[in-house]
Amino acid sequence: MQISSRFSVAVHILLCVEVFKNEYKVTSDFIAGSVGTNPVIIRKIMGKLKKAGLIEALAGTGGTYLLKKPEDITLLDIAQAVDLFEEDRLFGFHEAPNPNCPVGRSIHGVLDLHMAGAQTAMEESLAGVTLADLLNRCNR
Amino acid sequence: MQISSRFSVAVHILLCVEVFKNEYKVTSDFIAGSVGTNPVIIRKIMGKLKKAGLIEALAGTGGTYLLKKPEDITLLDIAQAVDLFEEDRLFGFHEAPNPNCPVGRSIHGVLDLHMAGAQTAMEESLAGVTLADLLNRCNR
DNA sequence: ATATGCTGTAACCGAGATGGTTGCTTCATA
DNA sequence: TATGAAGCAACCATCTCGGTTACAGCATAT
Repeated sequence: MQISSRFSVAVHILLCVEVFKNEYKVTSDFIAGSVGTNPVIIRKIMGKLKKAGLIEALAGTGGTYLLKKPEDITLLDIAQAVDLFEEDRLFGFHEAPNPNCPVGRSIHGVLDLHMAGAQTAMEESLAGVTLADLLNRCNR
Repeated sequence: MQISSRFSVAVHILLCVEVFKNEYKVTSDFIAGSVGTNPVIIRKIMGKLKKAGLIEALAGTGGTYLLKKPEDITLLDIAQAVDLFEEDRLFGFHEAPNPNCPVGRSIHGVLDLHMAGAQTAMEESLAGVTLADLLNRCNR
């Protein structure tokens, strides 16, 4: 089990958009070259980033720019933008515990709390890092 | 993207083993009835729990018991036992960032640290809960 | 010694997600 | 009007997952 690489790609996209904004027209083709994948993959992920209000793409003319300042975009914002945690529940749960069994009856109530806690811990960690932090360490 | 229900099932199994140890012979069939799935699924997951040294199953005669005290088994132990985090890396990463691009060249070094931090935050949260904590709240 | 009941595997299966790819439409600018 | 790019939709192969059937191995009860 591994979290989709959509997340790392999304971060890569945002970094490219910001780093090269004055040098190149940052197209999906351009980014695909840096990420090492297909332009359509980039566009699909950019679509999600757009829906989340993080970037704007210029239809027709091409090119992309950030809608927020790098210091106002956290890794958590990015993770949520690309649906990293399905329906806000990182942990899956078996569907049909037996209500006639004491354990089956209570497992959900007992575990949910701790699963949510673990997820929150992770989210808070991601929320503590901004795109600006990454840009600083992105040597050119 | 969601973490496999193997984890919640594994917790369910361990709870059953402990809760019913004096009342029933806890077989994979018995547990499957409580979890609401197939006995083979239970046996597969029990196999992982066994490998991790958490439980012992009696071949031939049937029945299962814990090898550690419930207060010495954390949710993190269980998560690791069932391979919840593949190769210890929860976050996936795109394979082929372009080394000729400044961003592609540095993204791994820049992001890995924060991904590991997020995973650690989650693991620490899980490590703070033991099976005994759950047993207390498992009404009978 | 034999039958029984359970564990432990192996071999499948269908469903869903993932990353990838092609092809087409839409749109703004040169 | 031609060009280059975004934005879709439709596929595709591959993986993983939960599930299922089938069978071999083993310890106890009869």
